[in-house]
Amino acid sequence: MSQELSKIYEPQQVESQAYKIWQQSQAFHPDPANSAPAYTIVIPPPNVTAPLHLGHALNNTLQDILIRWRRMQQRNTLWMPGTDHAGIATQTVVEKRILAEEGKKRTDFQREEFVGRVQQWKDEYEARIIEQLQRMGCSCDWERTRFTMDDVCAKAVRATFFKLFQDGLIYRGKRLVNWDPATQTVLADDEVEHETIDGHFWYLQYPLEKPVEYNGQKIEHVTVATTRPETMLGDTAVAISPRDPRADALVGQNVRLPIVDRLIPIVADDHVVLPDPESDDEKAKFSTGFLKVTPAHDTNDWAIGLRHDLPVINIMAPDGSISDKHGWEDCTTPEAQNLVGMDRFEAREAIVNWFRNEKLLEDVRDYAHEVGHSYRSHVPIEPYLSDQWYIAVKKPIPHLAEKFGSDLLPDTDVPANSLAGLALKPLLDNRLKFTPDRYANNYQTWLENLRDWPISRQLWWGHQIPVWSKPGKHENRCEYGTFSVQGETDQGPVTYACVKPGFEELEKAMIDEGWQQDPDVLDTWFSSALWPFSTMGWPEETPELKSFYPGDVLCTAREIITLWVSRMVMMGQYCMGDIPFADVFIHAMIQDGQGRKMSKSLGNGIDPLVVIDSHGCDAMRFTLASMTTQTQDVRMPVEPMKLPDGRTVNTSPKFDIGRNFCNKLWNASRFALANLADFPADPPSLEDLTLEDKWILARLAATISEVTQQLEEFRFSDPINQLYRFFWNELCDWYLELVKPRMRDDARKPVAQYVLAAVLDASLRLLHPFLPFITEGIYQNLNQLCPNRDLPNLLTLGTADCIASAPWPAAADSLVNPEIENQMNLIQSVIRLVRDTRTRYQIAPRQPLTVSVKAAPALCDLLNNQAQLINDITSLEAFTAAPDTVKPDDAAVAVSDELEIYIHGVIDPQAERDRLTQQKQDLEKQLQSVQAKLANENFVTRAKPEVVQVQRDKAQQLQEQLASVQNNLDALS
RNA sequence: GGGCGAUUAGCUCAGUUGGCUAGAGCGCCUGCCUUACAAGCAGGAAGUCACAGGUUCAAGUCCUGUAUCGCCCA
Repeated sequence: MSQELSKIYEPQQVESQAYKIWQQSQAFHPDPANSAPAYTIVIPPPNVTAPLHLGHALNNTLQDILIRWRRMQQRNTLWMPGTDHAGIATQTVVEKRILAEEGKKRTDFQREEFVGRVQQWKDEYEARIIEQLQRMGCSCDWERTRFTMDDVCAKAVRATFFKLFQDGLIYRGKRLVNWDPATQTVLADDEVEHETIDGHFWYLQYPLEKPVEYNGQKIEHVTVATTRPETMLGDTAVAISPRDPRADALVGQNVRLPIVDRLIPIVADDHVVLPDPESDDEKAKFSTGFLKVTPAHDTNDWAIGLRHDLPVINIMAPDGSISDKHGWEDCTTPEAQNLVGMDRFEAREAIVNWFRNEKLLEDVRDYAHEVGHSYRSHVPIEPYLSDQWYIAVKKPIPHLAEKFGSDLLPDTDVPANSLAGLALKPLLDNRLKFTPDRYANNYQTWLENLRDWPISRQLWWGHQIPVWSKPGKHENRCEYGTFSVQGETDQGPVTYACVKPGFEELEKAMIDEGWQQDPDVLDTWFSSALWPFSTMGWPEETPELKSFYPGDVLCTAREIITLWVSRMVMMGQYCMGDIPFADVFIHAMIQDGQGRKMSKSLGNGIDPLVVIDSHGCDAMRFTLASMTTQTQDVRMPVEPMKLPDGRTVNTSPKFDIGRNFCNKLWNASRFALANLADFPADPPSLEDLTLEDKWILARLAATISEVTQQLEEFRFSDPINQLYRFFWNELCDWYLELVKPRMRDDARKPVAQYVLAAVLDASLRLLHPFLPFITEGIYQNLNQLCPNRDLPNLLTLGTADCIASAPWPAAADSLVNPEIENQMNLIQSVIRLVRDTRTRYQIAPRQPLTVSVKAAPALCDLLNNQAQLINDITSLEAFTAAPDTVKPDDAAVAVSDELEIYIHGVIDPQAERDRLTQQKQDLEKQLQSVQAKLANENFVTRAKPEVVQVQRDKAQQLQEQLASVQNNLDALS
């Protein structure tokens, strides 16, 4: 580290040098054999889709704070880094790029070739992300970096899949899935985003096969209301509520479906809402009493179809266009044929027009409703009938009953030994804790209402499903590493065989025998769920697993609770027999100044690297940590900034706060180091510490215990703000100023040097988890100048080559000293009163003044003892304190609650009168409010005695102060 | 529709079991280049704690309701 310290803090140089020191020290690479208690965090692996944004900067800063703090506490600390392949997201961005740059579609490539292209993208972004994390100061164990699709993680995926398959928890099911027609894949429930859409209800008339009589009137048609008219092509019934008075006349009749000419029955079903135009219930308000039933294209209709054994007619191709090739066999009319090939929204329009032209469109009403959209492609989700692999989440797992129990968890249908139960139980048992704890509700509710998890995705980028199938019934070959089940397809019986990892030869042989591997890949969350142990080499019994699993904390954002946290707990329990972490810390989401999400489309995002380049990494971390309170959103005003290269980018004035603090830290340290040049090798006698020495040590001791306690509670804003106040407002504003005269006095210098060095060192250590770079830079200098900074019998810090592995300051409660703090407060108030008077009368800061004080004898002793200190810092030529001081005629007076202070030679009677009159009014107002309280019988008898006493003391003090002010006023007139 | 959060100074936010004359940073005003720091120093002004009820000796804090904004889940 450079000995030459610049006048302003220049982060670039310090940052790169500090990171080199850390990498050389191997401080981030724990040895599993180390006997110290372990502390483990696994990184929420960033997607390789895109570079990191400010949310990542926040997330990783908080993890690094925890990690660095625990490392300094000498825990055997592992922060496991890595990235996530993010199946659908990454495939989509790569497809888009190839289309834009080469005009080619995915299907223009062979699968392997395309995957190779995605792999290139991944390599590029993985490298960028890791570099970004390092620039953010993250102290991850880079030698253990993993990727969710690397060989180690892939093996864990295969092993887990096999285990689930063998336990009968994976099955093939035909279901309505959330289908994304744009990316042509199925999505899990939580990958669907609900948005409010201003749509319509179209009222379509379906003619009855035979008119019926009802209440003397002839009914010739029924009217159904729908928001998705195109699905009518797949209608297989019309439902009516059994409580509808028309039901008796209509149930059992047939309707002739327009366009298609299909005869479909009218059935009675409780799902149908009775019409009521006056109702507040939207459904009743818009209902006609008749519901078109399309089992293949609506989840509610699917259920109705099951109840009434209705045919299921799929009228769409996977791309969302109308098709007669996917299960629609009666597409025979010219009108219907016309629609084939149209996109679903085109078809919607065409069908509405058709009904309008045929005078069968009864009405169109505006209707705002929630529509599910793909979280990835953002197109509306289509409920779509398809074959998928599922994981049974509520099915009991017999061989886990002994360990986890088999009862239903209280008030749920979740068995303790089902996957959902494995995840839920630790929360109920208080072994898994959320901070803030309100998020536990999300987790609990989600697990209680969990449906089976569809895990297959129609993608090329991901872990290909390790199931091979062959038509017909075939033997199980467990002993060779497969486990198979019999299935049934439209083409007849089939055998599905899952192959264990490590049996590549067998896989080849099976392919030769005509087995085919399932072309689909696993949901990305499947591999993410294994992350806390796949990264450590499971299913091998590695030393890492032994030392570092279970981990300690997961630090993430709230939208991840259901997607990821729950599944990690589930799989941790299932594979490892224990939860992957005991604490889940959920941090806020960063919004812009107007409370909007930061997003690419709004252009309101802030690039962390821009902040690091312009303000320094520590400045960014300071600001992010100080914003991290218990709230769920934080706002960061966004402002444009012009870069030297001419580009305009986003930044935020909030980062100035961090930059300013770093600059202050830098300059205070520069001052300290300049004064430590001749640091004595042996500590001087510390018998005669001065008032300010004892005071700053007392404040340091309080800061150590508060900051440590707050970190234990996952508080980030509190400790950094506490440190800010300690360092700036106490150490810099007071201690450094008070110690300056001693630094010029050889006799008094060594003690001051030792105290200063020790306090600075301890401050750097407390700040290090938040501001790793600058503290390392200063610490290196400190180490060179004064290798041993312990204060014998007072403060033992210990030594280390770099601050990253230096011991965290131990509690120093013996230094806490309220008496000293009171004395210091008194000195400070005298100094402030003098300064205040100077400003008020516009006396130059350096003009020497004479000051006298009238106060109680004990206070006078203290003040006279510290007269030199007061003189030095307020440029006085004379200072005296005595109980019987008399105010000189030409003096300005200031009255505090403990003393009167006279600043000689300042004459402005009118200003004095005005000020004292104002003070008198303030005091009277306060006194009134206190006296009102004391006059209240109820307050005196019912409030706690100590609270009453405080008010009594206050009244007394106010009265005395008021009298002083009055006396001085009287003397003026 | 269910759940959660926010509403405190011009702006961004603290305010932990009720005891407050409601704090901080930025911004604003005044004076200072005081040999660590002008990204600084010393002072200062600025708030009906969203609204309406209630509990209590005492409410920014607890309860009920309303409004606005936002998030998560279906």
